[in-house]
Amino acid sequence: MPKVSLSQVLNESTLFSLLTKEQKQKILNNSTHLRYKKGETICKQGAFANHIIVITEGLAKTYLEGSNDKNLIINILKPVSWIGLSSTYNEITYNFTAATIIDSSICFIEKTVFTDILLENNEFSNDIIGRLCNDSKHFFNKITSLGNKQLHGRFADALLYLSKNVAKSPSIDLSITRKEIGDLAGISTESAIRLLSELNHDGIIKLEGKKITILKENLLEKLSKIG
Amino acid sequence: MPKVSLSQVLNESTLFSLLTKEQKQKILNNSTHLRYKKGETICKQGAFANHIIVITEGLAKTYLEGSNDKNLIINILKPVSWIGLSSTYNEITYNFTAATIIDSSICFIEKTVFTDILLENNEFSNDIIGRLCNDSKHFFNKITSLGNKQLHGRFADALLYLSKNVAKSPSIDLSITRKEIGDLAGISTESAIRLLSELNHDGIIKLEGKKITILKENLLEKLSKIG
DNA sequence: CGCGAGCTTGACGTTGTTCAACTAGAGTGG
DNA sequence: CCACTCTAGTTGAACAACGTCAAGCTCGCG
Repeated sequence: MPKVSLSQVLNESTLFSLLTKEQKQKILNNSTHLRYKKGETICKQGAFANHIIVITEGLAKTYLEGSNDKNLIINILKPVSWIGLSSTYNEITYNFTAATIIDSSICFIEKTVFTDILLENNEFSNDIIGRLCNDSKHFFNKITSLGNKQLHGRFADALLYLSKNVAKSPSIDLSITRKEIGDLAGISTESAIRLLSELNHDGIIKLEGKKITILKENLLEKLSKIG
Repeated sequence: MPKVSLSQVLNESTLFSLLTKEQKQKILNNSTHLRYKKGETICKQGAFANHIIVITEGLAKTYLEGSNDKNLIINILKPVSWIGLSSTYNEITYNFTAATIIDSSICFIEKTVFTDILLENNEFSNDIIGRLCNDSKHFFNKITSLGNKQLHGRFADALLYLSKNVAKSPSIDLSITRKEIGDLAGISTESAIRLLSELNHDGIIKLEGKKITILKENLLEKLSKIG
């Protein structure tokens, strides 16, 4: 059902480039590759974590569930990426929820296979260490944003993240809802909306439906710094 | 100057138990081991990160610097622990500040030596992966606390962290200031003080100078869950 | 053409920070 | 040994920042 075959992903993505042919084959034999519709839950915070997850097509988010529908989005993930690697490896349960934002394809690799490969392939282990460290940098940004900044700073952080890390363009066209922008910034949906129209009015961003274009990145950076 | 010798630490701490004799020697030859007074800065957010840091005696904190003296404490670290491992490995600069809370001994290992060992010792690499994943679990808790909870929930999280992860006892006697408790919970010093005396008054904790004893852990857990 | 989900805006209330004043205790120098 | 200073702790009151609530709107889809 997925449009890309898993073996193609294994051979082409940089995630797997350090693996041997045999190791790729082992993954191929011990994983499932499924098509998900927009909005479906990929894995659920608190559920048993028996798989390492990779997104191969589409767009997904990982988030922490709060009470009364107030979630905190940690990552927006484009293919091909590990999903929540840092908290699946030696955890019994997932400590985050992941869901698709648009129709997507997701690969589930049996955890035992993954850990076996880590034990036999040191280059791969070191690559994973590097990725985990990168993740932690992102967590630090997140913690700074939530803990040390208020509305404007947090919101700027969210927009800059979407632009730099996800869209990789000043133009953010990801079919993300206003609620998701709020959840990403750690603010209410209404505040996100207010800030969007405020920045739009001030000519710092341009709104066209769901598409957001950053016009003055340096001003957003400044907002992020001021907090 | 440190009371424990580095070679003793290398041989006795579980941090290094997977290393060969030669690798330990290599570390011994390429590191410094220094005594720090209370309150001194160990490494500074933004400075070049050429060392992997270990605390061998005393007590330290890692934190993210905010504007106007409002810091966010990430970890309180007892010996023997890696300090900020997750963000020193493949970073050019430290993205956190570390400082001592009481007189302490700190070991700085040259980063190149550390990465060399990672390349040649796969068991050690996998141990590090496990530790990084554990760290990320802590980050998730932190993000949930800051993003999804208010005053009482955050404060309960901070106390529970101090009790369970640092003191490893219901009695928290770490010579930590009220400001540091606030910085750990992501709330103002005044709020921390108010909550301490409130919980003290309600018989949930007991205050004796700087010592805090948790009397009703289950109630704190409840506060943490409610948010 | 109608329905519903997502979006938008304004008014209001709560939460928690900030400011200011005061106290206690620990360290310092005369 | 005592006065002095400086830091940490404490308390109350005022204010600002944001979330919440309510109402209406818009757009896409059936």
